[in-house]
Amino acid sequence: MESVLTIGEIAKRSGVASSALRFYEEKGLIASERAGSGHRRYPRSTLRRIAFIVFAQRIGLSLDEIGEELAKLPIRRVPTRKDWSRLSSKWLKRIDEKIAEMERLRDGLTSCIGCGCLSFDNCQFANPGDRMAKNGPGPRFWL
Amino acid sequence: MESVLTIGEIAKRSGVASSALRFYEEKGLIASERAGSGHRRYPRSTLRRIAFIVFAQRIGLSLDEIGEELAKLPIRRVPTRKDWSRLSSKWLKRIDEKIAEMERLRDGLTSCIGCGCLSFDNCQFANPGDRMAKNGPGPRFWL
DNA sequence: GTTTGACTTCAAGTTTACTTGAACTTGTAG
DNA sequence: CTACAAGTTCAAGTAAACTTGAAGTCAAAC
Repeated sequence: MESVLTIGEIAKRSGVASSALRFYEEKGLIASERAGSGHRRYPRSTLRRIAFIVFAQRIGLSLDEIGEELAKLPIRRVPTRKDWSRLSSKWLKRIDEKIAEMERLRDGLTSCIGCGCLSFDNCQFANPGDRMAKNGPGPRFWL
Repeated sequence: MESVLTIGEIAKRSGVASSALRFYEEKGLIASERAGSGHRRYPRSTLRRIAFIVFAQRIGLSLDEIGEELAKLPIRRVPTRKDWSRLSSKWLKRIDEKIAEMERLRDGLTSCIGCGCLSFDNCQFANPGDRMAKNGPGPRFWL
């Protein structure tokens, strides 16, 4: 196992298809050197970059957002643990928001929909105080 | 306020654009009668149907899946609270799965990425026992 | 030395969930 | 009666995230 990897090796190890890797490269999310043949050669650190991309996608970031995040990593050297963990703090917040949203949805499902008040008109859960007036009407208030 | 609503009224009350409502109708998710003029007229119960659509989207169902779910509602009569709650049990499971996934991601972010082991090769968190061999390599194991 | 598999580029296609635009009709207020 | 808002259909456009196909090159095994 060499210290640089081909696109096929990266694909196999990361679980991300070669076509997707080329796409990410086109978008500037990852980078490669080229062998004399023109074939891509990736440094091992690319694997972690890809792990972060996959990870960030799962928590709901778009590739564009991920690109902005990755742009904060140092270019000149291989990122350290500290570089990575700086990025991840923002993501923790995002995860917690997602969890909170799902919990809100669960509450709505059991107490609001379950109780049959989903007609919006007179639902205490849907419209406590004046949430609806602030956010506009309709089911969007859960979000 | 009549017992049937125009598309504009439904749009305003549900927070879903008229164009989206026509799209949903085309997909068979909602239905309308027509006034003599050809304009759509929706029964009030459509509002709840739309609330369910919006809700289900948030927990990750595609419109196709939502269509399948809604197809389980009775056609001949306005669905009761019980009809709705039958549907929602499946969704509770989905929500719990989502929450569980997010918690897994959070753990990964703090213990695995935070500790710097995201290179997959020798991460105890990423690969306890033989999870990786079973699910294939790469960051996908979180999912 | 030839076959096979992995790689290259580039353009075009796919899916989901809508939105937008054009061209036209209906309903309502003054 | 005349605006003007709101409705109609149908085709085409949009955005994200890739995938697929064509046409060709490169590397490793036999």
